Amino acid sequence: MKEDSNKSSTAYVPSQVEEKWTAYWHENKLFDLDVHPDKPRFSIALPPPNITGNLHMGHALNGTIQDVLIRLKRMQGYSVLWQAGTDHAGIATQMVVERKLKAEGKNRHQMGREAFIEKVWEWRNQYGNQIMAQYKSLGVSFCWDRVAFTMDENYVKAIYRAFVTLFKEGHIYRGNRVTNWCPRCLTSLSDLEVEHEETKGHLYCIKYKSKEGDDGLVVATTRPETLFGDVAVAVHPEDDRYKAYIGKSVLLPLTNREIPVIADSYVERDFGTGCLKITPAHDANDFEVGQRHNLDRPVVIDQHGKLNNSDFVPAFLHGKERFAARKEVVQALEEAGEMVEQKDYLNGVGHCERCHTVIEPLLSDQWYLSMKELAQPAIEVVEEQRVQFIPERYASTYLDWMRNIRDWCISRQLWWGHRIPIWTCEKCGHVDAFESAPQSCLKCGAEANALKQDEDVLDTWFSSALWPFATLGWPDETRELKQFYPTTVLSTAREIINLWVARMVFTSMKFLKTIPFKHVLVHPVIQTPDGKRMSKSKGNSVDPLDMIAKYGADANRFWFTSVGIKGDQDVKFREEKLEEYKRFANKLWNAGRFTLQQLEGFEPRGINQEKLTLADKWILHRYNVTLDLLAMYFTDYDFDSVAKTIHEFTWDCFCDWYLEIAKIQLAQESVSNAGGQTKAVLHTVFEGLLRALHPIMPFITEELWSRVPKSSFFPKDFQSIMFAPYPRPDENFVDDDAEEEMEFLIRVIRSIRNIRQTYNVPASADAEVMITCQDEQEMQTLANGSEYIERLARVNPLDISMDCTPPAMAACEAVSSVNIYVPLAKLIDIAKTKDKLLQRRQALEKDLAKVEQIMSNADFKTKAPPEKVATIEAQKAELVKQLQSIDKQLLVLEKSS
RNA sequence: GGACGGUUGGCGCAGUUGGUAGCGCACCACUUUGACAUAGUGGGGGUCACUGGUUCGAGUCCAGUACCGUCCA
Repeated sequence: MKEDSNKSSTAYVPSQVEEKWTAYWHENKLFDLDVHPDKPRFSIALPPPNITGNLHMGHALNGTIQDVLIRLKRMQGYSVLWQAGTDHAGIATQMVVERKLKAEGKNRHQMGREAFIEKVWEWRNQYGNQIMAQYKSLGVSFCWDRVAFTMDENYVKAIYRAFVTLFKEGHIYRGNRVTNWCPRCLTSLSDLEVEHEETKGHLYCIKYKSKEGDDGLVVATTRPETLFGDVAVAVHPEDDRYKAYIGKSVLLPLTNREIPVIADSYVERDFGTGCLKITPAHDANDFEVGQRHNLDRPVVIDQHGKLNNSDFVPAFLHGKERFAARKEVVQALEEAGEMVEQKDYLNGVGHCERCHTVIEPLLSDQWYLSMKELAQPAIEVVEEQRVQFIPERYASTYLDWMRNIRDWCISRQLWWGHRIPIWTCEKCGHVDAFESAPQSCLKCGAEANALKQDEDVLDTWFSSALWPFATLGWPDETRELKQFYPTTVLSTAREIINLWVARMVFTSMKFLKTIPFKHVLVHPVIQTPDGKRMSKSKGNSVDPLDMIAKYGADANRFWFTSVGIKGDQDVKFREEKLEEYKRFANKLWNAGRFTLQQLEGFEPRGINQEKLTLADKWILHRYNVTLDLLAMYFTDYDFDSVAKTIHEFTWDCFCDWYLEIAKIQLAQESVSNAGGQTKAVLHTVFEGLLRALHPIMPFITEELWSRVPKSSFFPKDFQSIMFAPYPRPDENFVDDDAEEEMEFLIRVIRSIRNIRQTYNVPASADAEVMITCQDEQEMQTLANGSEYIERLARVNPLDISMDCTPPAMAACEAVSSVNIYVPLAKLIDIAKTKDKLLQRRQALEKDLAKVEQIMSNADFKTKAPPEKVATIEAQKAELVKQLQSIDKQLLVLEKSS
């Protein structure tokens, strides 16, 4: 019982600390934008999540990476802006609200456009900021006073300015083409909003009879229900099988409509039968073939995916849904004896990204943005590395797409979004774009009521494309735009490179004449533990909020940091990792409890370098080396190395060695009062470590730091560690000798511990140890470190001498010039000792064999660089020395047995 | 179909310019010593997917093969 309460008092409880500091940061508005024109600037625009969304692993990973950078730069004295916000998600939001209305027995058509949009706003105001609230639990330091939305008044202004400019300059045009149509959402979609999925289907071979009465042609198709929209059969111009048919006609089955056989090199001779039915209104490629040959384009499937054209479709299929119609057509063809063959076939079928309905390519009127000219500058800035992708390889993803860019369908048949600002004059037919509702027709002067606005809205990505500058107030020349644009970094997921990153680059080049950001960080995708994509519909996703509740925000953030952006492009989710970093937080917490206890009443002062012990020098050296490495890794965005380095320093150097030694030194100092520096070193290193760790683990570092005695360096009313300077390495404390000596002592201590455990010396018993040493320098180090050895390896008495006569009946280990003997007279088990020595000998021989193999190679000494030869030779000498020492010990055992 | 990424101890991964293969978890043993048992200490465990090449020397460089995964068409 008592034990339990003790346990809970020493363990770190993240939730308490996180609640406390979240409230403190937000109540004191510490995250609000603070512009310092005299400081260097650093800015990031957060990829705006969709208002219908919830925080997922990708958001959390990406949010952490950005927050680490923002907090780092803030501490490094930059003027920072982190622009957050959400996008209005046209299709997704409209779907959510329509579903809700349906449950209430209503639909948007009954209520009309205005009332519906009002409903959507209601929904948005109630639920639309959920994800921003979820972000808070991760501790991200957005400029919370500036959270934006793509439907904000200012933002809308930017969109209309952009649209009208593009329209007036002729980049936007109306096209009657085949687009991706979702019969469920009743809207067009851009190519990027269509997901291709391998789907099981059939390849049907259908006979199209010849008008002349000979055999006719057999066409292969996966979609027989579209045959009523066929206007030709195409063959390859050089296909000898069909050359004779070119220019003749065939009859469409079931309707007997006559269509020509044409030649087009688009046809792949090897595919199917080499005869392709051409349906220009229901296939994007067929549409192009049709254009080349000047063919009609009858629409036979309507918006809802039903066969509907009475001029072309036989009566028995009128009003039939696509897939039902397919079955009936197949059956009718079989009955008519015109189905030559059907075989199983796997093909990539487009599905709506939002509702997963099979896309119907459909001829319709849409607004397009002409891309070729706009893409050019966006290609150049990446080629010239003015915009850099990290990892670099993603530049080619971007460039491949940009170089083969197709015009962008920007209209959507929705109500929720930015209504296309184009008005058509009903009197004179003039079409024009306006930033706000026009009063009269610019051409004929007709009044406002004669002008009719386009019914459609803009693609949500059209608004997101303006995100980094529209959020800063463009088209107005705001203070924020001047100070923070172009932004410094954009961090995002790779599937969004073309969808969003590319579009931001070209809009920025177009409207701001500059790049939107310098570095594009592309983070990995977090997958399920078995390497599958997490998806809400599959129910295999992990909720980061659950993980934060379970392991703490800091542990999650540390994991995300260790994931970084440089490693794999996919990372498998492992809950064990979160456990590991939760333990790390606990370790830090307890190291903090100990350190803070020691520093009670301590008044921070500078370190007197004259009075440092070896361990002091060593930890200060390690600390400064660590800071140096961190600076380098941060510059390279090498987050995983940052995490690894700081973890290793904290646990392996500071906790495992320095704190244990500090206990010894503190005890000595309390007696001798001889001006020891242990507290000053503890303070310097621990306080600095907290600052170094703060960008990754803001909560626990804030809590501990708030309790650390502060030097006069920090103003008394200092509000938060987040404004404290990021620690910088100090060359004065770099000490390679201390490093080497300490490493040597650590090896000696480990050797003694090894012997103790191998021969079952009880942990509570002191061990008698004799060390013989043949090197003056090492002798000195041993003498200086004898107290560390005694305490950390529980040695008493310790005898160090230059005498090299091994004692009898002792276990032995060798380190460099040193032999370590633990006399085992009382408890020696000679057989066991021999076994151990032989085992050790075997390992050494294995190593030696490797080294000798290298050296025995005749060419090694002549061709390898001399310094390499020297290294290998030194290694060999060391191994030989250790082997000899073991052999000597074996001999002693032989004699005594 | 095109492009990219991965393959290293049971699991997850690191391995900078080629020079005796590392880390965490898991495993085994010992330890509740005044920061921490969410811990400490010690230990066992790998012919680096395969084939060939370059080199005195390849986990590392080159070419190819297989499997897994992602993006684009």
